Amino acid sequence: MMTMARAATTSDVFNAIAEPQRREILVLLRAGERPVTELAQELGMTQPGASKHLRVLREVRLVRVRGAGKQRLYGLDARGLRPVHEWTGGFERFWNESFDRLDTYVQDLKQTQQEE
Amino acid sequence: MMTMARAATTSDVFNAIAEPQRREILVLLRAGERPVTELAQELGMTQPGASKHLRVLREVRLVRVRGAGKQRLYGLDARGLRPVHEWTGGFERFWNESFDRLDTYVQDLKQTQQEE
DNA sequence: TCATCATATTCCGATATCGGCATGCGTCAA
DNA sequence: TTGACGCATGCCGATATCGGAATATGATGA
Repeated sequence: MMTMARAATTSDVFNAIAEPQRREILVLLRAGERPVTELAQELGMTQPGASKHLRVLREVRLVRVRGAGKQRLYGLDARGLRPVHEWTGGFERFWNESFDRLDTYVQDLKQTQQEE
Repeated sequence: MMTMARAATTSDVFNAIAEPQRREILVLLRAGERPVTELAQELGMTQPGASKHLRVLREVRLVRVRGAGKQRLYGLDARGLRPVHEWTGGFERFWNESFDRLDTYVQDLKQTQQEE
């Protein structure tokens, strides 16, 4: 029993921001709190769709909710993004590296780099 | 067959690093190139398991491969992590905020908006 | 209380994902 | 060529995910 096909990926921040629409929500919330319907409207998704993504973001505490009358105002709580920033920062010295010993391969890399 | 239950999440970097074991692989590769079996061994996963994760990382170009005789040496190509670092960095101003006072929150927002 | 607006939840079908296992493919050495 | 090694791929079952539609819950005001 319990064959477990997947690790505990869910409900962690990396997973939450893996979804493009959820990232869009977070970006929008930088400009300030917003009710669900407004978010849905601005991002071109349905209300249930927005609610579901907000639920995920709430569960990993990237957003907080505040009841305001009939509405529920969602606001950013970006503290959870810090670990991600720091984790990727741990690779900072590698992403400009020259890979000198892999001679031919390096040239390709540098060319690709210029295209970006 | 065009029902599309999911956006094009796959094969982007955010998705690739959403998986804990893939992050572990990347961390290990900071220490240098490694063949598949060695990676699998050090991370306590099966060889096919390692190969599959490496495939995902290869597809988003976070790793590169180099044939070395019978072996295939996987190496880090961390450039793809830079966008993630920068995206999260866009929230840097928000993750030290005190959510106790809405006043300060709004002030910071105005400040941020002027800079962008 | 009742109607209404705002939001959350549930159910559904399609697909994606992950791990395990078996097998295929490529490379090297004898 | 053959066999052994290193690795990739294919298949499978279990589960997770996403979007859409319908519905349930909650708050407000008449």
